[in-house]
Amino acid sequence: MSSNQVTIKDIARILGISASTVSRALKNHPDISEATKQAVNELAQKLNYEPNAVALSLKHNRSNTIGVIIPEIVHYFFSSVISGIEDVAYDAGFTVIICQSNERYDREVANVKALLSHRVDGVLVAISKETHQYDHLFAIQDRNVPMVFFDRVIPEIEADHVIIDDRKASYEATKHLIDGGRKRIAHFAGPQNLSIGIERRIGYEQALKDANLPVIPELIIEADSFEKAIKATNKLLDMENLPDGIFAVNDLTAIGAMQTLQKRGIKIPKQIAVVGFSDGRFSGITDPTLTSVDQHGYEMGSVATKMLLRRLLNPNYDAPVQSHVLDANLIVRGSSV
Amino acid sequence: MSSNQVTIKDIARILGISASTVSRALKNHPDISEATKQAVNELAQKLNYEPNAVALSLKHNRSNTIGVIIPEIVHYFFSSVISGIEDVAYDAGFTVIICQSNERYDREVANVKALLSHRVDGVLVAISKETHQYDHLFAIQDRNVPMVFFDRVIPEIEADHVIIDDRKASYEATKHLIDGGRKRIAHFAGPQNLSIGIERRIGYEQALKDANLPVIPELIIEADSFEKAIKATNKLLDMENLPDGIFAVNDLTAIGAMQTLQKRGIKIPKQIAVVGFSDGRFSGITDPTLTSVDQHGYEMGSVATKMLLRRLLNPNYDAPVQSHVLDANLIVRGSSV
DNA sequence: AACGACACCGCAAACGTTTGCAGTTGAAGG
DNA sequence: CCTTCAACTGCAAACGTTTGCGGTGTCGTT
Repeated sequence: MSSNQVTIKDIARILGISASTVSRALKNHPDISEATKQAVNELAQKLNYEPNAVALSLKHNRSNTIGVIIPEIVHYFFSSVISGIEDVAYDAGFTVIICQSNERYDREVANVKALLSHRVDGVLVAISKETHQYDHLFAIQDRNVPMVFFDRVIPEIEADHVIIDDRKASYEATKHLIDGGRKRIAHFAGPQNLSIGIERRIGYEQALKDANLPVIPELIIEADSFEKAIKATNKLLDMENLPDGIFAVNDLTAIGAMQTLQKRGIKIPKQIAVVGFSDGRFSGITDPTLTSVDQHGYEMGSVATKMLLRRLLNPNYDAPVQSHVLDANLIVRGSSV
Repeated sequence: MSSNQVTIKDIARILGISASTVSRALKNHPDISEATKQAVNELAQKLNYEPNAVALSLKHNRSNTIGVIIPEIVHYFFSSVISGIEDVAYDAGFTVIICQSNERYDREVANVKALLSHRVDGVLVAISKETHQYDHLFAIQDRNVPMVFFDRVIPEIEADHVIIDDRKASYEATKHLIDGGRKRIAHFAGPQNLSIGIERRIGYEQALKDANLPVIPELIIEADSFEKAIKATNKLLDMENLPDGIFAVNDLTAIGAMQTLQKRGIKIPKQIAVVGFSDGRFSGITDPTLTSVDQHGYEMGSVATKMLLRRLLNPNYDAPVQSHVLDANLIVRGSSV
């Protein structure tokens, strides 16, 4: 009743030949006669023989597996990254093991341990927000296991990585508002201790400066959630000089802003235009639809995996560490034009 | 420069003892002297020894790995299922390999092959929409690899499964509208060749019947997307007798309905109440917020994994196939009260 | 008849680990 | 001084597969 997995030995026993002959027959080795090959292949087919990947891993010292460490799979952005990873890995004949850190340091450490124990050939990682100590990641490098960071990067660690040009993207978003004639643009900013929050604010400010518009501190409000956006929007609307545009650090914030604006009778985009930064699939279903920066999660995953595979497949590839910066592009919808 | 993985043999060589002694020392076997144990453990620590899970799998004929086949990871529902799977599996010391079928049959077959080849101890699967032939799934059973279906179930295959009581959930949703005094409730239905669409419609109809309300064919419209919902809503609004409630087969459809209603000046929920069926994280950010059935993806994943583990961990557990039906519960929000 | 050439196949080791068994000590008991 | 026992430790096989090398048998050629 227990495991029914067919092995090369089973085939060998049944056919009265040796395991090595079976192995060679299955790989079409020239030393093996056509008759034997045929017999072996027929029986393998009949018994549904599947090579034991575990034994192969042990033998070849490579598992054809890559490990992924990701903060939370339920975020649309991360799940689309995984999708990109899976597709590329699959095409290259690799299996993917996904571990969630749930944004926790201890869990991330455990994930690394599990992946190393499974002897993954390479690792893709987006570190958790809680991670400020990197010994577990250095351990990966110590073992010469190639590693590529995506989305979240640690300058202290020398490794390939792929990120999005947040600054440029928010520059473009802001510029889009300016090009539409907006002159008093507010920014709902992310936390200013995270690079994502800082970069997006800088891009916004730079766009204003380049257009000779003033950077007005009262118009930059730290608000990165639906609820905070509602408060922030009300605050804006209570000023004497209304803004004519809002660039929000993410879509949820933008949507909170839009709802508040509409509740208070403001027409979007006529009176105030709104632009978000995509982190879900909300942008298409708001009314009006939301202009937003597309972060290309799928592409990030596929690029990161390709970078990793390049090192895995040519063992003597020793190009210096590479930084791949993806352009995030603005998708213009109804909320801004 | 190549693989730097430390093995038991390395430790043995350095310490001038045999591999078996090292193995035993690491497992605190009573045969080994304290002195040896200490020396081994210290060196193992120093060299960052991690047991080779691959070798263990081969030796023990179990990989401590479970495989998951899922249609699309980017769907919020499925990614939350995975989250539930991961957490339970992780706590039990299992690693998870996730494969996406992308709703394609051929891909699903390939996924099964890969998982069997990796000798996963058990499999969790939600079949693709395209799958109407089940040989690959029978192959899993043939090898005595335990399998649990979730969300999507094949009656032809005898296996544990966990599903949501779609019929009951939509019964409750409809009843909620009726309890709120609605008497003319429309249903935006899912495809009537999928059980999900059929079950939800039946639940809706049953609730009407139980309340002695007529089932009116014109009020049942097949519409399961944002765009179709807009059309369907307009159609409803062009009737002479307006409905006073809409129960939609999913949230996107509900949101399309809401926007259309609002555009045509209908007050929600005053004139028409709307209830959705959750498949994303939209319900909290609409205006008004959307009453919706919560599908408990996380719970589904964790329950399915527990069912699987029960069979994995007690090899002589041979209870008959079990069907676990989860209650989906209605979350009442602003769109219906 | 002897030899080489060739075709075909098996032996055994290896990957890292576990584990039943046998072996080696050293000391205590007779 | 021999036996016995306990306390350790090592040998070797096993998991499934690959692969270098050597072996066998059958030819054809001299």
